[in-house]
Amino acid sequence: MPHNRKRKSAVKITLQDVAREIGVSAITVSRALREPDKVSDDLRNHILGVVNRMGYVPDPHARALASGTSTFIGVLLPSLSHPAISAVLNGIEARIRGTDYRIQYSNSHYDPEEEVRQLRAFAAHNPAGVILAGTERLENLETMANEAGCPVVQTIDCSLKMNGLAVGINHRLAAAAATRHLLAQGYRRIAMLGCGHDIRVRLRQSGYCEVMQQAGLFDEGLIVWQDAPPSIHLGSRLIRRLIEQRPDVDGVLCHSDDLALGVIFESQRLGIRVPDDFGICGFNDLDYATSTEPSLTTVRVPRFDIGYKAADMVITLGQGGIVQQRTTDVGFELMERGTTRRMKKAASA
Amino acid sequence: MPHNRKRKSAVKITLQDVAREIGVSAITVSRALREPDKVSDDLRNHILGVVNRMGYVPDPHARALASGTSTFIGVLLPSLSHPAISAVLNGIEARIRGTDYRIQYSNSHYDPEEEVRQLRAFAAHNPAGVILAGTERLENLETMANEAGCPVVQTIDCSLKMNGLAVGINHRLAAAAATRHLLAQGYRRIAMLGCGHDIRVRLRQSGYCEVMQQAGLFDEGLIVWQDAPPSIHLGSRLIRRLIEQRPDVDGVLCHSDDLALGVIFESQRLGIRVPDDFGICGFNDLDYATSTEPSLTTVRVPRFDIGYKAADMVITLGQGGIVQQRTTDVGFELMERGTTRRMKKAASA
DNA sequence: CTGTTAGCGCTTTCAT
DNA sequence: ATGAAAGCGCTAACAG
Repeated sequence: MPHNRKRKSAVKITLQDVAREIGVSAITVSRALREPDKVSDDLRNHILGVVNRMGYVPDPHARALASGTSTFIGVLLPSLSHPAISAVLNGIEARIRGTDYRIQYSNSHYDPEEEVRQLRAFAAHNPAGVILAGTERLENLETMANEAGCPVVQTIDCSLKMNGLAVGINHRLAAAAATRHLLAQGYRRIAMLGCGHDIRVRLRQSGYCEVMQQAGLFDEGLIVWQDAPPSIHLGSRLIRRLIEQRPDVDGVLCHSDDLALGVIFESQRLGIRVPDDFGICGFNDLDYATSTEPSLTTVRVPRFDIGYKAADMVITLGQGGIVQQRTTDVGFELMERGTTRRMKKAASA
Repeated sequence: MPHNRKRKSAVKITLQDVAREIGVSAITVSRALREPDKVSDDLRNHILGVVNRMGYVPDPHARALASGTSTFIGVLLPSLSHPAISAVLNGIEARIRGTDYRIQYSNSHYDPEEEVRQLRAFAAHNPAGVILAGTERLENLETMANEAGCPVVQTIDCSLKMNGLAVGINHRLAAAAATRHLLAQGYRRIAMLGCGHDIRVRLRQSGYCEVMQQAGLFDEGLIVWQDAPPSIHLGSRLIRRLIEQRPDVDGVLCHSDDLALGVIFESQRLGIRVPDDFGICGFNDLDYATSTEPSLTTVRVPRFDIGYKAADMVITLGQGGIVQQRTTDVGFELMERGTTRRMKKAASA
């Protein structure tokens, strides 16, 4: 006699119920669902029909407990407030749609301690895999990743020699390309605006420094960094400060489009002509980059693809597949737009 | 003799292991962890120490299976690409920090079918609760919510008479307040820009219509709507189209700040003076609203609080607590800024 | 306050 | 190709 257990309102239909209804054993139904080949065609079709009719849904917890694996994918982000980061989640989500995988989401708020704690929490859930979209302390994570007992994919930078799986771009090269573009457009006193602790900032800065040094134009004073999340407001503040200290600055590479947009607004307020007297390059190619006035030159990073491919790795490995490339470079693209489209370039230095 | 099962690399420590180590029964350790009062102080402290030392982490799946409840909170969002929505997630996440609850995240992409499917998937996981941040078809959801066997909190609108839990604002009143503000600033031919299927659009539109009708200024042609996600670009496009059709339009209430920002940029391009000749009001009070040029008048919606309180309801109910207010109005605030700060107001109609 | 027993729903292993 | 038995790790229910 079925009786409501716990606080479940709807009566729960179990594998047993379905099996009894059909007159087979539970394991056969289970197999029909998971290993179709191992059940004869007729029986399988019959079973699938009854499963549907009865509205049976497997209990993921029982499954996880019995099999030692689950269909959870842990996703650890450093923030959600940033569109560039949520785009990765969108990609993950796109890959997962239509499968039984589910996203278990967690936010480290750029806190290394929290990152490790969350990764540990994930591990306790026997996840199918974990995707990391940002991290402060790679060393610890590598150790933990090895102990996690499941694939761990980092999506920070594809050049990072982590002993694991990675999908991303090479941020150093991307920043270098952006800096070269600014130089090619005739800007000389090019600043770099950065923020946050993310490894990416460091990598991009090194790309910028490299190119500026090669050009003989490096000036440490042109590097502005603040420990804060990226925001439009921060961009305005940082550029104002910089212009006070280095009035001759004539271009800027920003760590993110948000900062760049802040710079655009501040330029409007200060009456600085963009791109004629001042060049601006962002990073990420967010939605609004084509809509700003002038439109924003920036580095397109295929965030969505990154998420998609990271999830794909997890799923492939989970199904016993083999991932040929443990490290995938999805590439970046420099989007040359209005904020650096200067007609009369300065005479070459 | 412990042997590695499945693909777990680290040997899993179980309740049994801890119990054996101490010389008590498993249930006592379990109780020390969950119901501290039921275990003597000395024993409990000892147990907790050993638990820590051995690095024992309870298996959530086993827990869920045995108890019929879990510490998962299902969060169903219609999108992630929108900052206003991710802010709700941030709030949820803030409430959850430090607890054992985990977020199981899902995205409906504004698709009603998908919403129902996802809600069903959640239900199979015995979640502690489900939080809905947007929905297209309330009717279905209500039924499902009742069958979910766990608290379901909607965060769409606090005035909605759903037979359940709700946290939010009254969107009709908010839009009405914004429209009244535009009128008070002397704008007369005020348009409404909307997009998407979200119930909120309809509610806000009705607030706008109400006020415009009362003022005797209603004109259906001033309502522009498009079935698309909100974006800056869309704002630009819609306002351009509207100005072609109704050149005398002198103000606009936008369904979101994104649209409003697009209007700002388009005004710059068209040489329209804001706020002198044209007033703009957004919705949500996103980060950048204070940074735009001019700064953006908008309706602040405490998204973070909404998420926080929704999660709080779930947790309270999950712990056997009682939620006195099944419906919570967190209130809105009209942020009067530059885009409607007109010095010389038109003579009153 | 502590222990015993049973079982959550499913999958594994080993038979047939 | 199908089934029986056992058990995943934990908690509920009932003792004592």
